[in-house]
Amino acid sequence: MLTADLVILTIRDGTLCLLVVERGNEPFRGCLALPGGFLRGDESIGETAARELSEETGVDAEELHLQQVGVYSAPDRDPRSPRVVTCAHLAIAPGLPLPSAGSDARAAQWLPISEALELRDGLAFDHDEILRDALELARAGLQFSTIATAFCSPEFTISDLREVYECVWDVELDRSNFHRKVTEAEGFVVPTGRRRSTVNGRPAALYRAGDATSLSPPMMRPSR
Amino acid sequence: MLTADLVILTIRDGTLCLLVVERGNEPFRGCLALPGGFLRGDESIGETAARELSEETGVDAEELHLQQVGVYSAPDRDPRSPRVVTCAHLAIAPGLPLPSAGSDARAAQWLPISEALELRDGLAFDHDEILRDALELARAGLQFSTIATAFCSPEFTISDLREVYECVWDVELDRSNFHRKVTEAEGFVVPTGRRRSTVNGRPAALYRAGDATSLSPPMMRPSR
DNA sequence: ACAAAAGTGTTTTCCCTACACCCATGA
DNA sequence: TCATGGGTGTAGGGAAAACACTTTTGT
Repeated sequence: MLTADLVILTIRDGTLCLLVVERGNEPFRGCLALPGGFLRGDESIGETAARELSEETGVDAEELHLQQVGVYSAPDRDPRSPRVVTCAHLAIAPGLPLPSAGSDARAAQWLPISEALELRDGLAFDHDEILRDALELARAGLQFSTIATAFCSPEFTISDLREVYECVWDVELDRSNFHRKVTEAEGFVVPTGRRRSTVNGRPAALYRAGDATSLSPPMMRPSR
Repeated sequence: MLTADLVILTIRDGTLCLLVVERGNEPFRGCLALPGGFLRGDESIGETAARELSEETGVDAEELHLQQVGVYSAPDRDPRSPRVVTCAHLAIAPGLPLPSAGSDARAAQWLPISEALELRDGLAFDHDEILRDALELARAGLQFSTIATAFCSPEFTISDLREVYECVWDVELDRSNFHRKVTEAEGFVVPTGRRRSTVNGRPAALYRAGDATSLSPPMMRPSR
């Protein structure tokens, strides 16, 4: 029995949030859990994850970042059966609307990461461990890859991108130096020529994600 | 059906080598493949990998570095059945003796990486892809983690460690600067106080691996 | 004109590289 | 004492941090 579980992250109102669903069945009925589903006979595990992602968020997985976190296979991780193995995936999405507690009757909601990590009873199964591992992966990924753009809409400003780094790393970055690094890194962002007006201040230039997947030189996370 | 396949790397005579076995059964009979085996009911996939590793190399997996590479689950990856999913692992070992073509009658051998990547017919199944991914992981890992010490014996010299980086990255590094970086990085290596005499030259101080698992500042791989 | 946010320049600091040099040993 | 590899010192270049400054908008 192989399942794909999803750690779906997004940024809402300057806060890093996780998509959780409330379980309708035993075990862990009423408990919060990561969305997920079973591998079908004709698909790869990546396709399973992509399918679940689009079912949960309504977003086509083509555009989003989706990556394996790891396999979780402790024999007692699922009380029903010793052999439910899950392959956890990390999905990064731009700000999405509150998911409708949809057809499958599962209440889905965005939960700030800080709350998700401090739930009284934790998440169902070993999902706490999965979440911690996925978060670590996302944080490290920002340094060496261009996945940060996956948190942004197709068109974004440099400040949008900086907000991603600041939310995920929980740090503050220097505006000027960030701007320089990002615009000078080859293939990270490409200017679209358009601008976005804000309530006050000079309108910011809009960019879209570039071709590069790895970021060099890396954007090092401040040591403390 | 879940299996664990192993990319076991070691350094022999200054060359990065891979442990391969010759398949005794169809499919891919006579073809070279990565060692691996099936998940048992009472173990996690990590335990499966550790068990296979010690069966193949005779080394207890406690000491070695073992890490998941990813899940390979394309429906057609195994001609026998659409549902043989494998979780590939990367194992890093200090120089080991030539494995004896042992009890299970499979001829095992160390193959230089350069040859493994250029086999006329490739490795069995999707093991070429797995090897490339695992290699990439190892190369990247050297930059940000302390896994390089896993290639070395319990006690090693700084030159031993430098050889690891040079073999895996296929570059030459400056002796002095490498020495400084490694000895100054907190928790990477600890001096044992002992020394190793060589045929000529000053004896080198011996070190053992430190507590740290992540390496900061990172050891950046030269761009070219 | 002013506030606010975007974006640019400039200085300072720090790290990495390159390479010269000293150290300890065997022959 | 010479050859060989281990290990340390140091000057110079380049990148990043810190921060002052200019630009462009809405009100």
